[in-house]
Amino acid sequence: MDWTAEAIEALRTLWAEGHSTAEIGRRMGISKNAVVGKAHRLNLPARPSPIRRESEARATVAPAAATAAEPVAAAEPVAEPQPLPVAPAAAPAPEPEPVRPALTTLPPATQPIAPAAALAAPRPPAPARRPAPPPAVVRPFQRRGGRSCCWPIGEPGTPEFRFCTAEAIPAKPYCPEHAAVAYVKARDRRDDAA
DNA sequence: CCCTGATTCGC
DNA sequence: GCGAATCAGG
Repeated sequence: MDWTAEAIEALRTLWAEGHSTAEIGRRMGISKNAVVGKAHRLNLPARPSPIRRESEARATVAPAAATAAEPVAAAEPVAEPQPLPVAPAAAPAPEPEPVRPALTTLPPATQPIAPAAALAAPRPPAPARRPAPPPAVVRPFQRRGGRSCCWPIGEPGTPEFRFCTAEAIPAKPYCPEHAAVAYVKARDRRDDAA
């Protein structure tokens, strides 16, 4: 992975949106290790990890017991998924800001934003048999302003195939993260080009 | 088993 | 700096 400014920006954006490391990796065509490794090096804010290593286990338990208070009671502002898929990021945000609070958070991990999720959708409230299968439309012409990212995802012809639904950068056919992949700086390309 | 994220450490 | 391997939890 060559971490161009665009790639880093894409990583920051996706990270700030709360996507899982694996999801970010999938979107950027890299491994989740690469994502988490880079995120770590960039000092991006750690997100709730399922695991606790020794050091932090002690750090968490000891002081909590010492204070005897209930810090946990009032503190759980974990980012709530918000329904409205607004622009993931303003196009060329020059600010070095690590996190943009104004960003609309998307539903994490379980169902990112892939429309394909609808195909494999769980159907909890299905008491009886379902005669009509869910719409197989992968990406209806939902061009809000006509600027959905047209980055292809998956193998064409397979059920998983779909297009990215993020909003494209103005004047470009791709969203920020895919633009990062699609447009490689000439400078960066020169030594590995064709 | 699948998933998650964090850290380690050879490169 | 990079990221696979590994760890650790759900």
